[in-house]
Amino acid sequence: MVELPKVYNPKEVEEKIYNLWLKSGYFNPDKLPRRHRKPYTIVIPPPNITGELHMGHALNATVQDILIRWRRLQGYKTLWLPGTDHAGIATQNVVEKELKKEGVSRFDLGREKFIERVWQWKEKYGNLILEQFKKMGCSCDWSRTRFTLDKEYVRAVKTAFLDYYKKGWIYRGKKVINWCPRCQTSLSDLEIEYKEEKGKLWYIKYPLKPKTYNLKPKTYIVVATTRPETMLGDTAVAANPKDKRYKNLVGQITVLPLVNREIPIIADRLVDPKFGTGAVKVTPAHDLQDYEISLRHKLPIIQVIDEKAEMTKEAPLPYQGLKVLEARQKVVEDLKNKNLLLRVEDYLHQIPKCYRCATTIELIPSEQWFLKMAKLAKMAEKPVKKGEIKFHPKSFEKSYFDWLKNIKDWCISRQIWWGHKIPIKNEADVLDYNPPTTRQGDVLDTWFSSALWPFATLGWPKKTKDLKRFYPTAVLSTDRGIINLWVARMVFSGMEFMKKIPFKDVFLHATVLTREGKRMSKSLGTGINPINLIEKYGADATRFGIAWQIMGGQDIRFVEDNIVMGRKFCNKIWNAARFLLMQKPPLINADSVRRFSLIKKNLTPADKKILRALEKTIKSVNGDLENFRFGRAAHTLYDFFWHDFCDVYIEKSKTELSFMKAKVKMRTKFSSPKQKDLKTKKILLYVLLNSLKLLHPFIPFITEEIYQKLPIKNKQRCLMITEWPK
RNA sequence: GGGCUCGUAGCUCAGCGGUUAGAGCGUUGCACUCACAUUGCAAAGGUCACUGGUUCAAAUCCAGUCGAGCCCACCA
Repeated sequence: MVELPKVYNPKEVEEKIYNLWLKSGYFNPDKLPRRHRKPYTIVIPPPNITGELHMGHALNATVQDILIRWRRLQGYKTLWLPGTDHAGIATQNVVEKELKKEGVSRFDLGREKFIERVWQWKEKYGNLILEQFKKMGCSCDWSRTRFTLDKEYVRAVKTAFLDYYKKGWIYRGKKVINWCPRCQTSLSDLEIEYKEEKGKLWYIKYPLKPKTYNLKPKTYIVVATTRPETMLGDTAVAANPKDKRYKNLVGQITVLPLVNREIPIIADRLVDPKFGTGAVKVTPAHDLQDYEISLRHKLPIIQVIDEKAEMTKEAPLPYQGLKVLEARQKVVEDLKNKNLLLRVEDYLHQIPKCYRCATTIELIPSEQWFLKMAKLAKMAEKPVKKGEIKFHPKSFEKSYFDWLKNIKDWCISRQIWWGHKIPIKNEADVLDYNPPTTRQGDVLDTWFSSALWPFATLGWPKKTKDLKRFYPTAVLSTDRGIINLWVARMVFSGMEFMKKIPFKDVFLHATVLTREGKRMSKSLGTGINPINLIEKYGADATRFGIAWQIMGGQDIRFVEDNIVMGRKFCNKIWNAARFLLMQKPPLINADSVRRFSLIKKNLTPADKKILRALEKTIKSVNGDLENFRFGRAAHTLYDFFWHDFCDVYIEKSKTELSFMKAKVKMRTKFSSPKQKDLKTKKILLYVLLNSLKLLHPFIPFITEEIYQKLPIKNKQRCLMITEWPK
């Protein structure tokens, strides 16, 4: 008979059990027993290969593994497809940082050598990430692991691009776009984060050009701006057509100070009369609204800021080559000297920053590739509106719709080196696709490729068996921060290329914050590596502690206390099993254990009570899991197991079991104490076994380890594929 | 500027119209004999942010105030 150690030691169990699972092959849906028919798929949100996983990933991995293990037990043909994302700009940046320590830039290295370095990085961190998932107990099908830049994926991206292109939805054009001067690339609107900064609002006098020789020398129109340096590129001054103050001035000409360019005063509805003086300077090259105005009024576009955020040759000589902030200072000084600066106010405004390196974004005109969004936005909207795709919590659907409603065309080209090369050189010819190491020219926005994830990972554009069986996927579990960046784009990509939704449910999990409510980040030193927790408490304890805290809020302030609870709970389970095994229960047929029920005769009130409590727990846990209430399910299981089972039933059973018979009063309705003893042991085993099943999705290692030791005839190879209690 | 979420025990969070408001962790006291001291038993600890309203009844619904966070937005 098996004897368990007094204290559960995860270190002795986890690796062994994980190997047992791997050897069984059951992570792979093709190798599941015949009972598992109906497919249930989750594709993992592929982590960026920028570094190791953090608590947010740990939470999401826990959520997905709970769902997958639960469905597998229910008899689904479960596929959890793992993988990683090349994460264009983000990964390029971390490798550049690494190079910087060696005193080299990516330009010193050259494109080819640099890409080689990134692949080395990918080898290291890509594998590290997958190892972390394994340590957490994730039951992914590793034979189907994908990377957003692997060979087949390259083909998928190319196919998608050409599909759009042939439809005329992809076009090349020069527009004012977001430009990161540090990353040296364009960015989409979603890749910008606004940060509040204290600035100034400068009121500048623009002298009017006299209409006739009746000079009125001191006549000016005053404009307000937060960016005086851009005035060097002004090609008009504008006021709202309804603004009476400027009625007489519209149509006149001003002479742009410092430049001496004659520019018109125009009327445009985009101008807000309430802001500043009601008259604005129009800089079409460096402001989106001004760009729009310029198109309407056919104004020239003069680019005075270049890709390095320095003043161009279009600016007057004294400013050329100055950095934006230097130019700003000089412009202000020069205006002051010419007595053209009316006044200065403090002004709090939102500065656009690069979401990957926090450098201030410049708006500059640039030749880029765009994807038309009008039809795609509608395609993304429809299935959510119709309820075919459900968001949990539902409130997030609003921000999804809002974004789709006033969407602009998506700038999909990036001027970085790490990514999918744009498969067309110009609008005229379609080029063959080169392998990533020898590419030239622009690459695609990394989100263009991740948008294809739910079907590209299953073999698309080939019509594979996997694609037929496992698409659409069941649930997408992800962070609310990428609803538009990723989720929306997967939806329209799925509709466009598969004609089917990519997933039915979108579970937006909470964001994991530090105890103080700060964002977990490596650079701030606030990050927690889940591996450290696993080392300290075990994977099950870590998972249970995390699940315990998933209560539906937007944020979770992570506290280790819950992991401590998880460890204690695991120990409790361990010892309950230990107790049972110490009673030397007879070998019991698995079927008879499975079918134990209230119908059975000779049950004591305590027996009935625990069996009823178990039934209630099963129902409640099922309901919770159906509705993504992981924390509640964890609490229910905890209460049932610790209190109903251990505190009450096991304690009571001690007076029933024969080893205690000296203290027990015989009850006449049993023919013998031995029979009573057997019945109690059966119930203990029955409740324990079902508890193990219910707990398995949350704490797979310990439950599997105990299952392996239980005295059951006709035992399955793994608890993982036994039947979920109904 | 628009939208969303949240302010409940020392800490992290449940409860979301109806008996003395709960859990985990922490704290205090007692108890190691036969599953477990990663345990058991007992206890302390809360004007449920504030103000007003609806109701027989409000932590729970409504309005407003204050505080925290997130998302969206071309106001120079």
